[in-house]
Amino acid sequence: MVGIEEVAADAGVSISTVSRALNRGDQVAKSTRERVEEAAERLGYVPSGVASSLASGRMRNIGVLMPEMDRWFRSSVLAGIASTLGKHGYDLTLYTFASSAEQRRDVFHKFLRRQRLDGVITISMDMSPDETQELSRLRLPAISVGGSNSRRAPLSVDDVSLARLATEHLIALNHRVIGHIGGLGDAGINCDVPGDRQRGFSQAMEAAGLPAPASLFEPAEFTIEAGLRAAKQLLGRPGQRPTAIFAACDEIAIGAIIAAQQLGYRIPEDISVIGIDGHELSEIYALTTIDQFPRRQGELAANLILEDVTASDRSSARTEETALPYELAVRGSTRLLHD
Amino acid sequence: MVGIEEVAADAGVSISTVSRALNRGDQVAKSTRERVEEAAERLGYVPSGVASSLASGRMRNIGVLMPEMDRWFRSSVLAGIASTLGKHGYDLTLYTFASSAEQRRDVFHKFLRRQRLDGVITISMDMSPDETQELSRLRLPAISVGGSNSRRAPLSVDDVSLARLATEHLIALNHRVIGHIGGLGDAGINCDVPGDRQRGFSQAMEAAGLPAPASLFEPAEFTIEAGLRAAKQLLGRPGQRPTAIFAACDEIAIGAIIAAQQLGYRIPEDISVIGIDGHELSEIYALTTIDQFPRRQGELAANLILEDVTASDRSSARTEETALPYELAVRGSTRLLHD
DNA sequence: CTGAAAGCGCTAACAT
DNA sequence: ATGTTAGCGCTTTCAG
Repeated sequence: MVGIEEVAADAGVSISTVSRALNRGDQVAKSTRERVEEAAERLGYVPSGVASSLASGRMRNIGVLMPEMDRWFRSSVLAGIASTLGKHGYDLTLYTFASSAEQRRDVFHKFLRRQRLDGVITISMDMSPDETQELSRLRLPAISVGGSNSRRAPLSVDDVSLARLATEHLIALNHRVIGHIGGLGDAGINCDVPGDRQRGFSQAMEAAGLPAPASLFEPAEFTIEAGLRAAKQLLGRPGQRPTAIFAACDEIAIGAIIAAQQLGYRIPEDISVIGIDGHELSEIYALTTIDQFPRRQGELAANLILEDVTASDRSSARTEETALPYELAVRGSTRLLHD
Repeated sequence: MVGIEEVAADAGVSISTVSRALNRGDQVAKSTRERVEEAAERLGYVPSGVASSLASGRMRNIGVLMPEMDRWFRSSVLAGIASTLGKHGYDLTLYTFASSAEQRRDVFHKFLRRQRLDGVITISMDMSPDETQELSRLRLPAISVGGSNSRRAPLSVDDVSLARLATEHLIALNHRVIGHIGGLGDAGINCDVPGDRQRGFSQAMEAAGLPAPASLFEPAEFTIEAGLRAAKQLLGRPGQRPTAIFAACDEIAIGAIIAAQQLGYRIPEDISVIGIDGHELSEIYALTTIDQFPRRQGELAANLILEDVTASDRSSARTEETALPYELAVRGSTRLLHD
């Protein structure tokens, strides 16, 4: 591997000039800089990451913390982050917790303390007070995506509003008996997004003067499979059958559509279904949903963390929430109910 | 941040003893080691990653290269890698190419040259000669998952055999008119897995003396959406209708099932469908498939690269292919054809 | 505008 | 078994 000395020798300057020319470009005569750049290019010189990090204190590396990538939302956010960081010359170090408490502890108490990171992005993570404190002690810029409970510059849509909007869409289509599937999340992850969405549902129903009895709610985690099972429960149960279902996320909604079809219901003739997220499969199922552009959320998060990292004045750490765009995408799974 | 000197002072030893006690443990009196460990633990000391990397040449960091995470197979492999590396105290640096040739070039010519990695795992990537050469020059252990063309210790199932097995399953069920959907892949990724699977299909058909006319093949990329469209073509086309479909992957198979249902066909009464991969959705669709345990492939790849990295004798770099397990999972989407 | 020199925080010979 | 010392390859004052 060619080092800075060879470049210096080739360009006929000292190593400090090479460093300056390549890193800042200022305070270097244009002609010198060009000579250095040419030499570096020709020799294929790339500064050693660890050496320059040790000397400068900058790591050019952002850590991403998330609980498994098994949900489409999370891997979409990750993709957005990866692409943006790469564009800016930053590495992305990925930490996931395969539901192992020990691994999770290690990440916070070992990996993050190795001082390899300039900043941290967390995706749909509920952090314990202990973890939050750990993160603070590191004095690293941090920002969280997907969820709304963190005290460190959360970046998230207002899940309550989102759920209210979805429910109101159904109400506006004349539906009066509306079921909800969702509400379940693992401890330590997802920032009570399920709870927020359930609350949004309740609020909208109440505001419209509609009842939301327990019989019209079925708990489910955020997967297609759980949605499938829950919808069968909801639709198979004796008693009042809903004319519409608000699913807490698109995975659940898709599961519900499959379940309904298996039971012989037609969508949307017999039952309307709406979800939240903008899942890649939603188009195939003609699912009406609220798109929240997760990939763009990742890009935004990456850009914000880079801003924080490069901000000379460190006190300016963002602390307010950033409102994120979302958009009702009306497709074929919801329709007007004629009474 | 507490450094090695503070630990040394606290334990009443020199910094080199601290380093030894924590890193290797050998050549240190047991009592001393315990005192050092206790001090380190109490002070919350974690060695600076960059400093120890610079001094030792070990990065404790593996790079993972892959073309976007938009396929289930790839993110499953990644999850397996992440979990295994974490368990062994290694960081995982993620590089993706969002179909941008420039970004891809940067990864090979800038990021990888920063000497931050101990090894590289590539997931379903076709590397150009230029890229392969770049990788060789780095003299890093490398291993590739998903695909079979790399010359560096590929780790993959034999896709031709896999496809033959799938096709033979259909033939064994009396099917004679079998369609194939697949064969399409982006340039630079996927190592011609689509091609291999198509060849496996042709081989099996030929071996059984069955015709495989062009009208029974429909090209598609590896997504549900593409499978949906392709299946509609295949089934809507005038001429002989297949009684069974071999889809090159589960996403395509699921798309085909949805398409068939939309056209009014029943699965498996009217049409049998088989896929490959073991996708998480395959159970929901009762899809018969060949599971290739991608998560375990990731775990295996990680373990192998760690072996290579820690192998004292560097010449022992693995070069032979490792055969991977796969398993026919018969579910409800295929059935015997009664003539 | 450029060069010399002092680290960055640790590991690894080399001594003892 | 432990301490001393010389780097690892850069960045960044500090002088010129």
